[in-house]
Amino acid sequence: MGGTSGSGYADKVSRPSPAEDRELHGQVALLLSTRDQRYTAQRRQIVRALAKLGRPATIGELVEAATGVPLSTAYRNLSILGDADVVRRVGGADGFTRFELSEQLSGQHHHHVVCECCGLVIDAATSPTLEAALVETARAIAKANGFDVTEHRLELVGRCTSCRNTAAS
Amino acid sequence: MGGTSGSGYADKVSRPSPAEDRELHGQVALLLSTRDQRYTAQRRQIVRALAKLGRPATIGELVEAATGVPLSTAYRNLSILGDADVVRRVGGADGFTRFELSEQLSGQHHHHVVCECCGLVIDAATSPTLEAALVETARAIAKANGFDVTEHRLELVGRCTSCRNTAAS
DNA sequence: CCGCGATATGAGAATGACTATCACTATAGG
DNA sequence: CCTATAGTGATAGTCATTCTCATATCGCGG
Repeated sequence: MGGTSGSGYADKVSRPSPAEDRELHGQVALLLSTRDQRYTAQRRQIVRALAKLGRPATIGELVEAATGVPLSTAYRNLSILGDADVVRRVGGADGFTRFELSEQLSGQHHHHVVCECCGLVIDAATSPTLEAALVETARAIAKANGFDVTEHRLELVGRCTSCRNTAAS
Repeated sequence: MGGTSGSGYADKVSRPSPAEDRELHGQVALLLSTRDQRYTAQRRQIVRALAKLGRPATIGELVEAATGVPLSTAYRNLSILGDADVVRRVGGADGFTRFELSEQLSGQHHHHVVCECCGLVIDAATSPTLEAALVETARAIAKANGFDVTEHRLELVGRCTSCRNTAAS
């Protein structure tokens, strides 16, 4: 396991170590070169920001974390990085698109926990039991509806600690 | 078979019978009156359209199905119906918000199958096994991250029949 | 080291889904 | 029937996201 959190089950997905970080940029460069794209300073900044945040981030969070990358460049590069399977778009609970590193780069299949109050999204690992049930369901759905199901996304919706404390609402 | 599809497992959620349809409008009227809202002709049109389509629908689909309801009215009423727990917003795979009747009205807890190609979203029932695993996961997540998880949303992503046939892509 | 063609950048304009505004209309209920 | 209250709908505004294009930078052959 990557950052080896130890507890393993349904825990917050861990942050990359420095060594993994170096490895990460190599992989990104490879993925980009496959599509005749350069790994420029701005793109590196964005990837670094994504890795540092360790959770699906909004454009606002990204341009803040990636110093000196303007909005238009961030959007364009996020789109390119998405085409190269470096980045995945995550539909937020609020109306904000969020971005995270693809699972082949972050290294772990995971799902999301969403705060319905502030829109915060964090990663969460799954259990083998859940995954087995999901795969089984996907197969049944595909059979029943003629869909070719290739992927599943799970969102646990609730309220984060700070929102629960701040507003009673 | 009225609302009960028989096959039961991971099957397409069934359409309401005429009797259930009458019942539906009664429930909507009740939910609205609780919040001092009227069940007007336009709102009835929208609810009818949602029930008829039987899957998460975009604004475009709704104004087309609900004859004579202009865009602004549709948006406003969808928002009001949302506050009254009559409709639920569903974040589409493409950038389009979709709307469906709430589970207490459509009568069945279900998940969604999304076509990554054309954006079509259809309902799909779950299995007890999956639900048990989901609840278990939610509990673990809540414990690990301090989140108060109250709901889960599952999306199976793939390709619908017509998209698979039309474009090879 | 120089230059050239291709690619990336970034500031600002354009797009488009969604929301707010507001004069007008319809409804409830005394 | 009259008045208060709520709903309607055309239009204007908002704002995230995308497009445009002149400029800057990169890779690479000479």
